[in-house]
Amino acid sequence: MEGSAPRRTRIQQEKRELILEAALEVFSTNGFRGSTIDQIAEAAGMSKPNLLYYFRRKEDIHETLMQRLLDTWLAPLRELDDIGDPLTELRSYIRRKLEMARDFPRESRLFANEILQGAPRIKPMLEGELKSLVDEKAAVIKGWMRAGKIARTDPWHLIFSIWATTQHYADFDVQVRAVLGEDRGGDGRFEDAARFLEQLFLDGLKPKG
Amino acid sequence: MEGSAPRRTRIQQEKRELILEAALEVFSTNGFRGSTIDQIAEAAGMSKPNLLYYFRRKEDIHETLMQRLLDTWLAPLRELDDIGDPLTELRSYIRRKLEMARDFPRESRLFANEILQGAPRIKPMLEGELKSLVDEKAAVIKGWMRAGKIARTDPWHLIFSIWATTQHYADFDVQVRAVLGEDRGGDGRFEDAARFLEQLFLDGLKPKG
DNA sequence: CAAAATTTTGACCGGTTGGACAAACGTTAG
DNA sequence: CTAACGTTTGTCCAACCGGTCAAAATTTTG
Repeated sequence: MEGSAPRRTRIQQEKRELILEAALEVFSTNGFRGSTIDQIAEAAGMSKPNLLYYFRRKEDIHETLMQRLLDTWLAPLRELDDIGDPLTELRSYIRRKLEMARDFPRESRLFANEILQGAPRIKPMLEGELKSLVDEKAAVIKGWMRAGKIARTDPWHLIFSIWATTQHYADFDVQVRAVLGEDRGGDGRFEDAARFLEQLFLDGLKPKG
Repeated sequence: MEGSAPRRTRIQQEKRELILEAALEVFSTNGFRGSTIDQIAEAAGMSKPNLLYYFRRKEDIHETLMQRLLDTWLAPLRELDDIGDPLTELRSYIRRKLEMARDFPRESRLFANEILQGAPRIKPMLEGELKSLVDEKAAVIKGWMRAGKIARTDPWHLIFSIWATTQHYADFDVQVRAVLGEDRGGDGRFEDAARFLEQLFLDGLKPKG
């Protein structure tokens, strides 16, 4: 026996992965209700009944996807640690989050879609697991403030602002590219963003001197 | 003659307003494809065929809503002006944007939904009107930097970061409230956010001295 | 009031969607 | 070979959805 997970053959493992990959693509661009099983099946290269053999219901796919997502999505925050220089620690958190926006934009959009629509499927997780994690890290940050290592401010809103600014480059990618135009909207935009965010979070906008 | 707008009776004016208000509610929480005409009709207190008498197609409602939205949505940025102190000017831009997130969260979410899904209906506007406006304001900001009034950084990404941090409180409201909990997630959260953002954008996180 | 114009409704339609199901197909072990 | 098991597919269905239409109800106008 290996826990309560249903026993699965090799083919089931592979096909389920295939479906989840396809579903991530479809759900993240069309939202849950905006996506059809047919779309996902086609993207996964199989027929609809075949897909339904691996996931009985559309919701099951979404739920599985969401559960996996949350682990990787919160990993950077989990890594935020009390060892090392606070400013460096925060800087690398911001960098990691920005890299995730660059490398996993579909995951970011899937998450954004869910939250935008009121988080009907993950609200308990937000109020439980997520809140605990953030509270814990907020305490760490507060310690840094008390020690005079970083400026005193609201740790929760600080975390929000890091989430907002970094995920913006995944969720609002179309707008970012449109506004930057062809010349500046290329691959370099993430490096520009990284430079800007580093400066913003460290020094703000007041002129030096 | 009053332009090319179709002539409308008093009832048409009122009912169209009613429908748009209902549609804003429905579209902003379910997205375009996730919303049905029946839902909007019910929210507006009328039958589906009756609604379709005022707007021939579902898309027409969304289009009308989007056109109105964009004007008010970009108003704060349009007001960003070269007169007055740059830091004050930016501070009040941030404040205005945050107030909009507080007072018009549905509009923010409607917009976010559209962008998230690739902005299929407003991409031309983003590449045209929006880009022009942002470029124009970026030039203003660049002037401030050259004059030594604010720190040198990337004006475009600065604008993005203001959008991201303020709209976050509308688009991710469920998450913000869940993480802050019952005690801190009340009405005061916008004032906390305003204080935090002011400090972030002006001074960053480096400790004083 | 009565005619004309506008508004509202019930019934209906074709297409789509999530999902069920049994039959067919393939694979593997004895 | 063949029985057992896992996989795939074609067909079908009921619910839903966007939209039409003609007729009824209401309001406006002369």
